[in-house]
Amino acid sequence: MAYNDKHIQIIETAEQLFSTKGFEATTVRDIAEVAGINIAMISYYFGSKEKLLEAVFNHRMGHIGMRVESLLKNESLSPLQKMEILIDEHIERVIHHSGFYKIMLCEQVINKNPVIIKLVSEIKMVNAQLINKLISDGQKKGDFKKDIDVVLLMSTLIGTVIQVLINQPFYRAFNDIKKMPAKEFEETMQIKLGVHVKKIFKALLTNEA
Amino acid sequence: MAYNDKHIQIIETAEQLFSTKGFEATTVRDIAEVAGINIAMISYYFGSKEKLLEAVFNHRMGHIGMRVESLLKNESLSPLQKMEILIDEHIERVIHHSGFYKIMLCEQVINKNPVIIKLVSEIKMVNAQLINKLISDGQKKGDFKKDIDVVLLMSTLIGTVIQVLINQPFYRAFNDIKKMPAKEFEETMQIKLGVHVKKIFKALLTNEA
DNA sequence: GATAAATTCAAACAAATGTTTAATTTTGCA
DNA sequence: TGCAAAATTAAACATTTGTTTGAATTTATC
Repeated sequence: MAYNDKHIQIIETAEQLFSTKGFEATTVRDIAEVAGINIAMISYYFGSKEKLLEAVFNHRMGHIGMRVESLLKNESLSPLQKMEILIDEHIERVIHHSGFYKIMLCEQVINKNPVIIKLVSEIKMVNAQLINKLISDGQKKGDFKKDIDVVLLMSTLIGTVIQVLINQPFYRAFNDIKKMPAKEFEETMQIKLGVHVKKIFKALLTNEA
Repeated sequence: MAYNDKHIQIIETAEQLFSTKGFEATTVRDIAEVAGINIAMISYYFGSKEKLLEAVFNHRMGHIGMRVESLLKNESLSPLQKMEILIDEHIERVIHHSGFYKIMLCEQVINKNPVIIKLVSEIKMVNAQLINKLISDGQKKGDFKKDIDVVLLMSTLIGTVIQVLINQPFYRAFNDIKKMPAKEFEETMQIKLGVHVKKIFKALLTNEA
């Protein structure tokens, strides 16, 4: 299904509210009010509140698949460099679409909506297989260790990044930088997080010290 | 507040339902039915559904604080060994109380209930400070590197573990072990996860290869 | 500019929600 | 045993929920 401007306006309003209040706690009246539309428009455009949630996923899912395929073919980059690009791109995406990633996290925990479960499972499986391919390449070249668990690796990447996102207020409190502007904090965090995860991946994947 | 057997029965029923359906999607009638009690008992015992959620947190919070203090004093263990014990204990706790950790994750995302926010923030801050102390000890002994970001470190531990928990069906699908009994899977996963995270921590903390 | 389709709206809908009530039963203690 | 406190119950409570309705308005097409 293709979404027009009106669809997208409602979808992105819903995304914002779902991510801050939770899906169940967000009412169609909330969405209608913030989006400046009539309540009936949600059923009219999407059929139901549940389907609107699915529309949020359909809308964002195109962006969140790791663009591994084109990377894999690139022969001027080493497997580790490719992995580092994947890490940076993932961090970039999560920071840029933090609301959506929060919704996705909660939906995975609840694990109720079959449409969403299917969407998320499929994209994870595709990503895992492509990353697996990348690891195989690295192993054949002798760059990477043997016996690497892709799912554990992905769990560390995804888990660390989303956890840092959630821990943002705590991070500021602990490091006594409560007043740092959001923009500055975000940029600093993006770099630090990138260095951190890449250090982990290098240690887990390569034979170097 | 001290909870009697009846309290705990309701609390643990609520915990199970909140973790599988989500807080908002769980009705007091659901809880009453599963717990085998009258709906009115929830208000009678806890005051409200919201307060029941807080009771779930009060009930479990005692268990989830990392027992760092006694460890810190132990002089027969190296800082790295202490850290590894913390990791194993955390994994053990999350697996044993997976329902609660799922609720906590979603509540942190929503970030609405002030009582819960305060509880979680405090325990995080205490844990972070104690781990910070442990890292300082390791640095003074020359075992650990300088410039270690405690919050990033904790985010990787907590994030990886909860993500593995959430990824359980995906892990089974990807590794083609859908039929492995839950118990066996859990034990295997606990060991693999422990090795994985400890490998990460060793790489991030120590100077060794 | 006429007409049909698409959109928007206020209102109404039934169902479900958390909570309270007031009566009844059970419990604990003298 | 008697009796007050605590616990339990079914029923009722007012709100809020997602969705639908049917009329009004706008848009698009000829």
